[in-house]
Amino acid sequence: MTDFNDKQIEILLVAEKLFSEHGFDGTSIRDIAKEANINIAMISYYFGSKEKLLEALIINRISGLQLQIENLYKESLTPFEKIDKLIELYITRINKNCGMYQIIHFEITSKKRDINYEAFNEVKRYNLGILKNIIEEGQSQGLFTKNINIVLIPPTIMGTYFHFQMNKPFYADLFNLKTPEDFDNYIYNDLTKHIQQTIKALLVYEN
Amino acid sequence: MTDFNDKQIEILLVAEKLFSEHGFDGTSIRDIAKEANINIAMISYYFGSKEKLLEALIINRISGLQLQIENLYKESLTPFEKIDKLIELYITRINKNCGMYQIIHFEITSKKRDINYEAFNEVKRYNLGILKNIIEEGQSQGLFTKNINIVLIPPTIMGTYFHFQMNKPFYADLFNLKTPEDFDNYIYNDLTKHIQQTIKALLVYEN
DNA sequence: GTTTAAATTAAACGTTTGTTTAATTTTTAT
DNA sequence: ATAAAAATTAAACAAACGTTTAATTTAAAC
Repeated sequence: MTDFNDKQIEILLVAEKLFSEHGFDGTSIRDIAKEANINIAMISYYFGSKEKLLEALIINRISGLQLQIENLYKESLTPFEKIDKLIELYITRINKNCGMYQIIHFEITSKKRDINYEAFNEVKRYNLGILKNIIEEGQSQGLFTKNINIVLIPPTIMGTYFHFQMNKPFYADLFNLKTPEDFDNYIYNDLTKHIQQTIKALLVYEN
Repeated sequence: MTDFNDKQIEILLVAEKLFSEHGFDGTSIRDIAKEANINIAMISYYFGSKEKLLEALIINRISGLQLQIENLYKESLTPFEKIDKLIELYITRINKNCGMYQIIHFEITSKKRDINYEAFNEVKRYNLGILKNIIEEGQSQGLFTKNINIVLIPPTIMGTYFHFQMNKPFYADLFNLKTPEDFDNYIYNDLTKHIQQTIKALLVYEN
């Protein structure tokens, strides 16, 4: 089911790039075939259709959106440090899968093609569960306030990142970030710090 | 330049709806013509081309994204109350122009069509200026902390909203929001409150 | 080495795309 | 009422689209 050969992997890689850059409807199978150096018939041959290629791509990439938290529980960190670390994990994870989020978010809101997002929702629920554990730990230690809507915290973390990313030209100009490396560095340093500060502030804020 | 007749206004209205729902490439001029009850040739006749229709739409709608703050300065409010009010203004404004943001954000990131976003950036700079004034007022009164990156606050406000909106099915299910009215109410009450709380917390947070 | 299956290709398929044309109707101006 | 301009239409246009076909090459199995 999910084991692809080298050609299929290459097609998925090119499709991810082009779908995220120009959208599903803005990308033709000829564009994909050209960039992947294959015959246009190979896409139907391997995936059935252009739409099924999109489905295969989404299903294949969703697992990569799950947070990897092996060493977050091992280390004995304060709840504050855990929040910092988790947000850092969030940012690196979404920054590496930025194109995939672009594709999925467009598809969810467009509703033109009906794709099953249960696996996507499951990942979100899983990531939410980790956050919930950390916050409840901080609450039981009396460090965090109790009137927080935990569910709305990931939207703030991810939303801040995505809105920054979506208005890239504006913020690149504002902060004078000339190269893609400059922009990436700003995300991993300043933006990450801003988000960490924001969430920690919220967690201790007494209304 | 910007004065359109009834037919043109109708076309722009339908184009806004369909472009935001299915994307520019996912919408044909026949789709637009059908929904607007006009002949397909009328789009080229009035706007020159499909792409120029998009440009006309964006230029025409950008002014609607500017914050209206007439009565925010008149009233004698505390900086905290002003922040609350400003965020409320932000949310109502973007919620009413949600489709337009959908279109613009896609176009900015896709780079397939090169549209001039200077007017859009100008609006963002203007809205940022208002926020800056309020925060600096609060800082001079010793209410807000001074080590805040003000520029990153709008991304947090708007990003939280958009991420919530983009994952509508997930959050509608999670909060059991069955009708569009339920969802809208949640945005205007709970989500707005969450964002207000978040920003105010950040503004008083001492690291 | 032969047979069978899988991979790859160029070409063609019928649609749909955005745009233009040329004819006609409607509106405006005189 | 007549002439000129603007609005509207159906039809046609070439180009691009996703998909399928049938033939050929490559790989695997025996």
